[in-house]
Amino acid sequence: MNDRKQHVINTAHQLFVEKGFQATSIQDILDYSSISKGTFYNYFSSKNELLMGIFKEIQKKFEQERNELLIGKDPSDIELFIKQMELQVKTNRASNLIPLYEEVLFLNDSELKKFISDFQLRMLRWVYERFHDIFGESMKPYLLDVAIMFTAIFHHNLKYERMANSLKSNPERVVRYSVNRLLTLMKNVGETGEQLLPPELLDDWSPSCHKKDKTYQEKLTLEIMSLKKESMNKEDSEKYIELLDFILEELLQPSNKRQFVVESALTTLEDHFGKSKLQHLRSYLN
Amino acid sequence: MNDRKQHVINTAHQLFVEKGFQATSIQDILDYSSISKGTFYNYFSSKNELLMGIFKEIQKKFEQERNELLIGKDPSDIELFIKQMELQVKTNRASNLIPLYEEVLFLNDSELKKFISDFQLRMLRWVYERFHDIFGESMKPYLLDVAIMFTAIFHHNLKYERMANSLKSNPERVVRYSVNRLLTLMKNVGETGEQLLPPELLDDWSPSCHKKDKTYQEKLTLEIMSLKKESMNKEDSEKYIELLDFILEELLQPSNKRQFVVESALTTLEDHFGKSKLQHLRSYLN
DNA sequence: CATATATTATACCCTCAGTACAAAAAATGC
DNA sequence: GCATTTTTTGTACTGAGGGTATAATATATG
Repeated sequence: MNDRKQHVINTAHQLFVEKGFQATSIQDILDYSSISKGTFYNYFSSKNELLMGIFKEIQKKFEQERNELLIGKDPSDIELFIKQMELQVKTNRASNLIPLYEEVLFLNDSELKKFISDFQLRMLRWVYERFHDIFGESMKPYLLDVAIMFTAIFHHNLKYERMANSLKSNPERVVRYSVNRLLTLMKNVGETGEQLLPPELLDDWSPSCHKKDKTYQEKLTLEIMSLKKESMNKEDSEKYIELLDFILEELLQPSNKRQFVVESALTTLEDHFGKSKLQHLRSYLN
Repeated sequence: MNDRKQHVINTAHQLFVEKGFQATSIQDILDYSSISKGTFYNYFSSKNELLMGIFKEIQKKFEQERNELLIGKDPSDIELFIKQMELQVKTNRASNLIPLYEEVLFLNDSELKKFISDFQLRMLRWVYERFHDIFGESMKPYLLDVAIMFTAIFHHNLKYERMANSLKSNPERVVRYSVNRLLTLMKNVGETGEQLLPPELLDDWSPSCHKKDKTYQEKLTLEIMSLKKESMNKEDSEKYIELLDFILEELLQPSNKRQFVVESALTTLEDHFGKSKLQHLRSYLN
């Protein structure tokens, strides 16, 4: 990535954190990073896309660091989980993500919303998997419930502890306290056998499972059909129709192993149709 | 209140719930309630004020109903608390408040934000008080912690259970499940003696405590002073200065018993200065 | 019937996201 | 060093949305 572009991303991130996403105008970003509007829209197709870029960057780095903590260690050791939670707090504090996440959920941009809620579900799934490592197969029926409750407790405790101690806030203490509650809850639901939600739900919710979603299928098929219509009677129409059919087929498959082939097909199509017309279709790839 | 005005409020509420606050334009409201822009701004000074009006209306009704459930009953009976939680779910579902609340928290309108976070704190305080009724004085050191965690668990469980069962959602089950977890947590913190946050914090946070806040005092005094300046050398200036002084004195007092007298004084002033100029001052009353 | 109040239509102002495009600047290839 | 391509810039524009101003009209009220 361009140095200049990276600089814009950094500036924008800082502004979003300080003032909030909506309160930061594009003009602000332009002023602070000393570029022109034309250049901005050359880099990013919209303000929303820029935000998504920022999110993706941080998430990637965070998930990598988080998973690196596990390398060569015993995943059932709860101290490791605690370390990972501490890393999460650190990342969130450093880049002040949480308020930004929450803000975006009400932004009337379905793509952005989907992106965020997918991320939250991925986080939940990750907690679930880690609980599986720690508490074992026997607790499986309760792992989703406890993952949901732990996440809730953890975030709320962080919020109020920060409210109480602002500058002297001690996140490590909150992590420890929340994990102790988690242990209590896990023991309790194991004993009473109460289940609120079966863990299989995670599969229905997971992003990769949009493929099972009817509306997803319908929308995707319609999108492809309209693009096919457009390329009819044009030069090389067969070529583009083949590409479109391939993408449709791949995306409807339960397991999408050929992500990169789809990606390249999409790029070819973008060269033909123009990026804007492929925007919708691209959003189906994640 | 005017029939017409009430109709606008109802229409707007419906639109906000369906489309979200930001996604609903004033033009939408005008179209759906068949009034002109002029009339709208005759009723409400802004779109935000309208939203606040809607919130106030629902909150008032809800808190009244919730407290009526206690009349003549034993407040330490946890079944009563469960009934109250069920009422809360019902109210929130019916008027779809929660998403609206969350949206507003990112709206760059400090008045509205304060209003919502005050409400959330009032809810937290209420849960705390009810826990005090139910679990007794001996558990006091842990009541705030558990109130925070219960609220978190409850909301998250509701959210995910609704996500899982959408139409067949069973909120009563969620209430019951969450209260069972609450009992576990309470027992556990009582035994281990772990405390995250001392309950005295509630006093620092409670809205009635803005009086102790320095910036609150300063702003209020400045506001009053500028209004006094404006009424100088005008007709009946003494009268208005007296009213302003009275309001200042009352609002700076730790316990404000004469809420209605202040209210009436404010109304008199509004007739004199015009509503818009007193908007700020009015926001100090809550 | 006259006066006060509420309502309407219309024409504004401002901010902000996003587009269009020609001119200028910078990078690239030979 | 020069020609071509790509990037960047400036400027002007569109359209949506919140909010204001006001003169004309309709509706109450005494």
